[in-house]
Formats: sequence, structure tokens, C-alpha cells
Amino acid sequence: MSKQKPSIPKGMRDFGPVEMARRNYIFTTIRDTFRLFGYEQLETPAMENLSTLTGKYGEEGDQLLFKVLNSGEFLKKVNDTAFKTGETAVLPLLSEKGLRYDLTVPFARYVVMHQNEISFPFKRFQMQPVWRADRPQKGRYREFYQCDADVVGTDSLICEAEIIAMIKRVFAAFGLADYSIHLNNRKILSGIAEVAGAAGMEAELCVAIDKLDKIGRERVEEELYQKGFSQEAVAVLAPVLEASERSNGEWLDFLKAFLANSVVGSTGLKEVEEVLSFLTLLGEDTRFLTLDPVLARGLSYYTGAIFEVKVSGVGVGSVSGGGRYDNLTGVFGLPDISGVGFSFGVDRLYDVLDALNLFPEAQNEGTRVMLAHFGAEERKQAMAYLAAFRRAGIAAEIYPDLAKIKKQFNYADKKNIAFVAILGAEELANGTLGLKNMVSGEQETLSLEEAISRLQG
RNA sequence: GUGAUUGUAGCUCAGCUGGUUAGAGCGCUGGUUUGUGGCACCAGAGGUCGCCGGUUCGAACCCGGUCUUUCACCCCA
Repeated sequence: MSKQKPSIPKGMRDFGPVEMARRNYIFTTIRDTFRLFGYEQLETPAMENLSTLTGKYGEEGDQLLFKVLNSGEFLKKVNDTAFKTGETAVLPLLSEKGLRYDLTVPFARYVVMHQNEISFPFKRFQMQPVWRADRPQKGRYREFYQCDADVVGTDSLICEAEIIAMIKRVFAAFGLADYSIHLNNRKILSGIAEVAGAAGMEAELCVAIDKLDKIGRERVEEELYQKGFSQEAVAVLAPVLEASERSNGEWLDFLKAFLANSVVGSTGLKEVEEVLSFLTLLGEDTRFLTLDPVLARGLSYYTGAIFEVKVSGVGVGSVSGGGRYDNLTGVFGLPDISGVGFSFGVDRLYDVLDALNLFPEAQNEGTRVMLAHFGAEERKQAMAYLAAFRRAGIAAEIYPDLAKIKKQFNYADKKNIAFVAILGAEELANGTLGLKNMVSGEQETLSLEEAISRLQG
């Protein structure tokens, strides 16, 4: 065996103890919030049948799926004709499983498979990694975690209001004060397209319009022309694209007039207003909430509300997003189930909290006391103390090797252990132990009971 | 998928127009200190210069390929 340099696949990461402590802080905060709002946890397998995944994320999405090679003689099924036909013919013969691309589609699959056991509305959350084979870059990885919460089986806009409330709760818990929840509605986008006389070109309109804050009005208009929008259409869109920032109220007034002749558009607007009023009933103000009719988001399956959360002042993309999808389970044979959901991007939240220095100081979540010993006899006695500490609920460990006391202290110091309990010949004879506070440097000689109460304090 | 970019010790990085034995800081190991960590001083270990190939008398340095890093585009958490 030749030596090989250890490495991990592109775009994937290890998480060390410090990172894990911080990630768990994020997970715990989000999980507590989901539970507080009545969501139940679900997990689905890392792999799904490829047929479950393909065609759900558009052509681009299919390209980004990680496919898993069939086990056994995976070439057996590939014959000459298939091989000559090319990838599209060969792929299904080679691979029938793939890694999940998001949590929403597996959830939809789950709902359909278990429709008879589920009582609707069904509220679940799911926190698991997903995989995408795109090129990694800032804040984008090939393996990353999503924390999804979805409700299916109701079209009540209370769900939308609650999603906003949950986002606010989570962000408040993190101490984030400068962020905004962008809210839009797919029907408003449809209405805008309709008013512009480009009813069939919603998708193109969305992709272009969504980039407004990123590339500016002129380049959006350029792109619209490129995609075949007429002069008149772009002219009609002008007041929407105007850079001047409107307040939520101003947007509502503007849209009421702008969408007056569009039935869908007006419906969308009504939905937004209803979400806002439910939010008020929940006792939530509209701080952090930005009406953003230009927000489109990529995924094409949204049919109602659309959310996206951006944190200001850090170069990280959106940290959370979601929306309502009216017919997600339709492709799996269960029509007319409306759902709404959203997702926190843990990895991006991590970057945000890190950049803003918002992680709490690592509290004493590690070992509280380490037992150090001067020899084999002392170590034996230390084992008894070790067990006693643990019975008392004190996180304790023993230095496992017979080593110089200096080395043992060094270990405790590196690991930020608060106390070291020392056992030497003297302590052994007296039935005591030396307890040293590693921060203050103070040391006292105590009985086991005294040490326990000191450590519990 | 397109266009750039990065790779030298465990980590962060020097390394001149190609020249003989590739360096620093931090960390690590040992010692000053056989009952005490952090601080200081001393000593030491540690590198196929990402990998493969090419040019050259000679390559960490130049060229090609490949992997990886980072960034923009597309798209997206």
C-alpha cells in the first residue's frame, strides 16, 4: 500500500468540535422554534429513486443531481444500442438512485406514500443534508444542510404569517438585528406579466426581474429585450422597476392600481394583505418585513407566497427562503394538496453569525473536571473518583496514560477544562484530592464530597 | 456548463530574471522544572514544493494536462 494524501470530495467539508458546537447551536435554535409552532420532525433517506428526483427542478436541476451507480454488475444492462444512443439512454441503465437535492420533493413523496396515515393539515420539519453537483463558491457547497418546515393540506394564509413569525423568532434568538424578510406572491408576478401583455412569459420575466437589486434596472431591461419582451411591455414595467424604494404601504397602493385589470394579480395582492393582517393578529409588527414585488426566486413550483430572507452588511446570499406550492404532490398522484414551506440554510447562517461575531461564548459544555495522577496506584483511586463525579452529573474524564503531570495539565489546559483533580501519594494516604481551578490557579485539598459540591456550584 | 484564480512543514505564509543544502512565525516533541498548565529561554523533529508529463545542463519557479481552492456568470441555500 502506497501512502496516499487524505482528501475529501470537492465542495464537501469536515466539521471539527468548535464548528459542531456552533452548528448545534443553530440547529437547536431552529428546532425549538419549529416545535414551538407545532411542527413534527421527519427524516427521509439520503438517496431517493432517481425517478422521484428528475424533472422536479428543471433541466438545470437534473444536471446537478448526484447519481448513484447501481451496485453489482452495473454495466450488464448497457447494450450497444443504448451506448450508441448516448448518455440519456445509458444513464437510466447505470443508475436508479440519486442523492436528494432538497427536502421538499422527498417530503412530497412521503406525504403521498403515507397519505392514509397522515391527518391533514400536516406540519413537519426536517433538518438533513442535501447534495448538489454544482460548482462550489462563496456560501455554496456540494453538501449542505437545510432546515425545512412545511405545512400541507391547508391553504390558510395563517401558515404564511406563522412562517414569518418563526423567521423573526429564530433571528431574534440569534441576535440578528439587521435583516429583512422579503415577501412576494407568485400571483402578483403573474399579474405583472399580464398587465405588461406578456402573460405567457412569466418565467422569463421572473428570472430577469429577480436580479433587479443585483444588476440594476438597465441591465434587467436589457435582459427583458433579449428574452423577447416588446418595447411597450418594458415601458409598462417601468414603474415596477423604478429604483426608488417604496414602503410596504406605498407598494400596496401602487399595486392596487397597477394590477386593477388583472384578476390573478389582484388575488395575489389580496393574499399579501391577508398575510399581513394575520401577522397583526399574532401580535407581530412588520419590522423586518419588506414587500418586494420583484422577488421571484428560482424554483418554479411556487404558486402563492414567496419568501426570501437577506441579512444586511454581510456578503452572504439569502439565508432562508420558501413559498407556497399548490400542487407539489400532484406529480406523485395526489392532486389538490396545497402546501407552504420554507427553509433555513444552516451553512449560510453559520457564515453570517460568524461574520457578525454572534456566536455565544462556548460555555462549559465540555469536560468540567479532569483527573490527573502521579502513578498507577493513584490512577486506580482516580478511577473511583471519576465514577463518583459522573454519578453526580459532573462531566469528568481521566487522563488515560501514566504520564508526567505536566503533560496531563497541558492536555487539560488545551481542552479548556475548568478543573483538574490531582491525586498523588499524599492525597492517596489522606483520602483527599487536590482540586485546582485552571482559570484562577487556586488549588485546595478536599474530600470527594467537598469536591463534588464545589464542582456542582 | 463558461471564464478566471489558488496549491510550498500540522497551520498562516516567504522563496528575486530558472542555479547548488527550500525558509520564517505559530503549533508539535524534549529540556530548563522527578507534585502542577498558561509565560520565558534552549534544543529538536517535521517538506515526493498538489499530481502526471514536457522544455532545460539545471524547475518550487517556464509550458501542457489533471485534481483541488477561491471568485464571477448560469443557477441556487
